Amino acid sequence: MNTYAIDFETYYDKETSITTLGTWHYLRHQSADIYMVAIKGPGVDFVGPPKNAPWDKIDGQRWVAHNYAFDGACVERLHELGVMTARPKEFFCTANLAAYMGAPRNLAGASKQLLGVDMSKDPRSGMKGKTWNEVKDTDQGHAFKLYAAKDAQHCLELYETFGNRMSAVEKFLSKHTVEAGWYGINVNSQLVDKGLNALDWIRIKAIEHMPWKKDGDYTSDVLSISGLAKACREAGIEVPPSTSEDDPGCQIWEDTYGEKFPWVGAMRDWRKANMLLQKMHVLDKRKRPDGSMSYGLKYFGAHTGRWSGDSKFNLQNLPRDPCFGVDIRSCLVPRSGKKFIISDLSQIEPRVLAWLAGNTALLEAVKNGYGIYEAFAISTGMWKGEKGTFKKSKELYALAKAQVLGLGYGCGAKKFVLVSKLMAGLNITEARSRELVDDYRRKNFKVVELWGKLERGLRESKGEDYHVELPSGRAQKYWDVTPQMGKHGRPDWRASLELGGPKYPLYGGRLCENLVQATARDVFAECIQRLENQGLRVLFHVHDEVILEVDKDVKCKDVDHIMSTTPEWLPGCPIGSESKEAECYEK
DNA sequence: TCGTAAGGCGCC
DNA sequence: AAAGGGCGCCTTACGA
Repeated sequence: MNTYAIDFETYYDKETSITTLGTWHYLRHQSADIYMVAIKGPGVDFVGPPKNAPWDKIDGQRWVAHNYAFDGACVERLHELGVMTARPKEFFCTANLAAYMGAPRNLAGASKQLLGVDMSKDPRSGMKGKTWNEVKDTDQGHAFKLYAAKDAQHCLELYETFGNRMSAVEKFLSKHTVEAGWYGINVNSQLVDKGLNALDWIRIKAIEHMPWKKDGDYTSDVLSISGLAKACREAGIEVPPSTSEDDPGCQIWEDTYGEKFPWVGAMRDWRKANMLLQKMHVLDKRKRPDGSMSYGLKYFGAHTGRWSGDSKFNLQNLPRDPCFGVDIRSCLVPRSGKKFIISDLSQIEPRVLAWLAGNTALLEAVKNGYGIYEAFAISTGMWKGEKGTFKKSKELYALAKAQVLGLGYGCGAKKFVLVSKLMAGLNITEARSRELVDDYRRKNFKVVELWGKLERGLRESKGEDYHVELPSGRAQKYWDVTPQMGKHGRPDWRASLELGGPKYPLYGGRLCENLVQATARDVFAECIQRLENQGLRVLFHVHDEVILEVDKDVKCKDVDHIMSTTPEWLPGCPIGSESKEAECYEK
């Protein structure tokens, strides 16, 4: 099989853009035009209009593109338009490959970091708002053709040089991520319409409480700090230090003045309603004729390998709870005749941490059916009792929960006061916090040793890259480790998380957190593959949660069985899941 | 008129 | 010595 790089060039302007419309609607927009394709590979070196391309020469071969999500969508569109009928045997995404390698996802950055070639400043930006007919016989047109050919060349080189670095499961996931996005999610339009109206009203009511707002203008200066400050001065009251819910200073301001001057609360209401409104708007605008909406998800969007959101509608941070009576998750529904099964891995990160640290006592307790906080309490000797009864010891339970969730990655006493409050509702003094932190570190010395081991590894990599091998065989990468003089004359250890990217201070706790997140991601990644291999459609996924769109006869226990499989590279680590059926996406 | 930084906030 | 981390996107502010 031969490999051919293909790169489409399309018309775009401010209105006609992927960010505004989403890829599907963009390619079907009135002014859309796929006017050029560059193809490079054995015996083919073509740049020109898609209708003239030598498709017959590359039919049934391997195609690679730098952004399968886009170029693959162009292929689909050209099929619809009857411009081409050729199809690849397989389609490989070099943007996903670049991300997997730890390089920038964009082609210029990837080529620079991985191939060492500097690309000239993006001639594509010069094409904004220009049709191909306008420029095709000009210098700009000729230059643009060369540029497109170069893009295809670099794409091909990326594949040829690094394509074999991805394991089978990673190749599968790269493809699956893109294609699941195209398949998309069915949308309940009636709920969306209702939500849009409700939220619009909330925004209007909120603005009525903002004296700095002029009548009739509902969109600008709503969150203006200077507007708020001016109003406060005119009312002869203090200006709040911030408008954040989490800022104690702001809370005091609200307690003092909030009732008489409900301004900060109104800003917060507006912000929350607006956030939801914008998302609902995307749901509305991106709906396809069949009632579904495609979505974007970035394979390897985070340096730990986790997926990240994309293109205005981020599936990974939809509010869990209804806000102003509007529940955005419930707008995502199964296609007719199907149902959702939502399944998530149970406490995957604490379990993985225990495995990595070699805390077999905790893992054994979990295997024997104890809950993770219970197991932690037993393994550290803070509690002993009947299975499943630990929750009754409310204070101890909250304590164990806070320690498990908050102290595995080096959190100190000061921070733990806040973290324990947030995670377990604890209310402790700093002195008590100090005790708890010390207690955790003493009893979980293996975790502390892991921090130390990772930090030593980092320091020993001075002047080089630091690759932490993951149990799966993949590696967590830190580029170009450099000590930098910090305060008090002690060095701050820094490295890039992305090849050629900015450097961040690193330390044992943080390296440990990355290692755990990356390992948990690998466990989850194999779940996705197993589910699909069993014919269960993974509609989308959120870090440790899959949303399956399946036939009505599929049972939760079958899903749990597939999810709860310990990878062969993580022997002895209990993997569990919780699944439920649903008629819409829900927490 | 643009791009970017910062504050704020949503999720795991 | 001590340090939770990983994202994306809304708005406003600000500078080129």
